[in-house]
Amino acid sequence: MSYCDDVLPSDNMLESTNKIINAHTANKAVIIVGECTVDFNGRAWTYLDEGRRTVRINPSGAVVVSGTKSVKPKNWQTSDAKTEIDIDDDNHMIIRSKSSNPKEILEIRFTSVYKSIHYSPPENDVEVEGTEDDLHKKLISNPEYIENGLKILEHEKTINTGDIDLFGIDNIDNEVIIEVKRKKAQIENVDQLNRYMNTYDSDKAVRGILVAPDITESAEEYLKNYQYEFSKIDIAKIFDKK
Amino acid sequence: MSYCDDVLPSDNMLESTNKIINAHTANKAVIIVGECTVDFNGRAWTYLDEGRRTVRINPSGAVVVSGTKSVKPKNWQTSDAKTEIDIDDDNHMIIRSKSSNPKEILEIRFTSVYKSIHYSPPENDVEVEGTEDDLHKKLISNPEYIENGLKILEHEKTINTGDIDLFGIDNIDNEVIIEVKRKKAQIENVDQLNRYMNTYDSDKAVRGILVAPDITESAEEYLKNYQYEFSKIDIAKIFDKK
DNA sequence: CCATAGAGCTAGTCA
DNA sequence: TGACTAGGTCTATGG
Repeated sequence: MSYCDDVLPSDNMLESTNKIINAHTANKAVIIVGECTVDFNGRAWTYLDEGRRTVRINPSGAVVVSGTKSVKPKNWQTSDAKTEIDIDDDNHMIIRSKSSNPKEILEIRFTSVYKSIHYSPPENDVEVEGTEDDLHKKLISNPEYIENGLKILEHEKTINTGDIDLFGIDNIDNEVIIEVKRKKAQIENVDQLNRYMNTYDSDKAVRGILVAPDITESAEEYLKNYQYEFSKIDIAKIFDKK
Repeated sequence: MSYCDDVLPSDNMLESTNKIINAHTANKAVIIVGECTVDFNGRAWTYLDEGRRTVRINPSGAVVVSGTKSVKPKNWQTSDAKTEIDIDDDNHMIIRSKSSNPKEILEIRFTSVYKSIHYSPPENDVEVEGTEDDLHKKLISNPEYIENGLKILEHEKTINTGDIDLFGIDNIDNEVIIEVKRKKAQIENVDQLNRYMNTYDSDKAVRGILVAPDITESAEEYLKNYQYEFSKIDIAKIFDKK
């Protein structure tokens, strides 16, 4: 791993641009710090006036313009974008990243580049644990967390308005539609359950249950209004974290 | 703006750590490239094995661990986090970022630091244009884009299950609940309109209209099922972009 | 602080 | 490719 091709403050714009083009062509991740303007045209339209910013160009094609406050970038282009790097007549380095569907252009114009760092992609990353899908699996193995006597028959049962998280029958043979949330249930989760209840057609009696560690007050009221049920679960207990 | 305090490949871990602590204490944005492991405990649990990564520490407290593929970071901590930087007995630099509510810890352990870049926050950024709120304003000024004779009476009308985007009356004095989307309407947007229609109480006849540039097939079917209406708008025309 | 809703959401999955 | 949904969503706003 060599870092000798990184841009240094002493490099002029032509040298800097060439180093960055070489690194990008060689499928390296490129991080650039310098003075730039940023122009985005697509689903929205934004312009950032000249200022010092960090730009990351990933080998996958993703481009990220970071600010110094939030986690979310100021501007970006996702991995399906095609990125060209060039120098213009004003001696500015232009990074132009285009995507189709939707057709969008991100154009970054560097008036000066202070430094850059280039490196080859590594990464053997472990998966996230504790997702909603993990929770589904736990509940399928242990449906008594939801209700005694409950049997889960299907996971992600597809109906015409979406997929039902868990579908089963209770101990007196009612069908049960279950929507699972790993965090406090919001009113929109009641909407979702209601949609499945409205669309699913059955001869049997069907119960609707929202399963979550907690529920907002208005969501609970709305749920009761529809005569659906809430089943509280203890995430820490289910995942054996304490 | 001086960059002389950035970490260089020749620095040992103690020098590197001190430079980074100094920069962070001086409220600079810090970008670090090196070999590290990453451990997150909070709403989920993740662990990244040793690998070369970029870490950004923002003066606001936000910490971002970037991968080399996607726009979204591998791990992060939002701006309300408290970040401590330290060196441990194994000569590793530890970045420990804690947030409360929810209580979460991100711990990054650098076994080696290749380079870093530090800089003071600048940025005088222009706002995004073309948001849904901009669209609301356009539609309030020009309700004929939705329907001739329509009058908008309220913007973001609060009822007990949420906020109605636009509320008005049509030319035969029906009340109209309008949900606006700037992109293709999905089935969950019908849910949202339906929730408002179910909850809003009136003596008059109430119409529900979903306003968007397009609508998915299943969303349209579901909308018709409820006897709500769809009004197609031309975003490019409304925002005068062509 | 909690609740709601938007976002250029992004990213993944499945038909 | 479109549709749907989760996400450690994040972030802004209003009560």
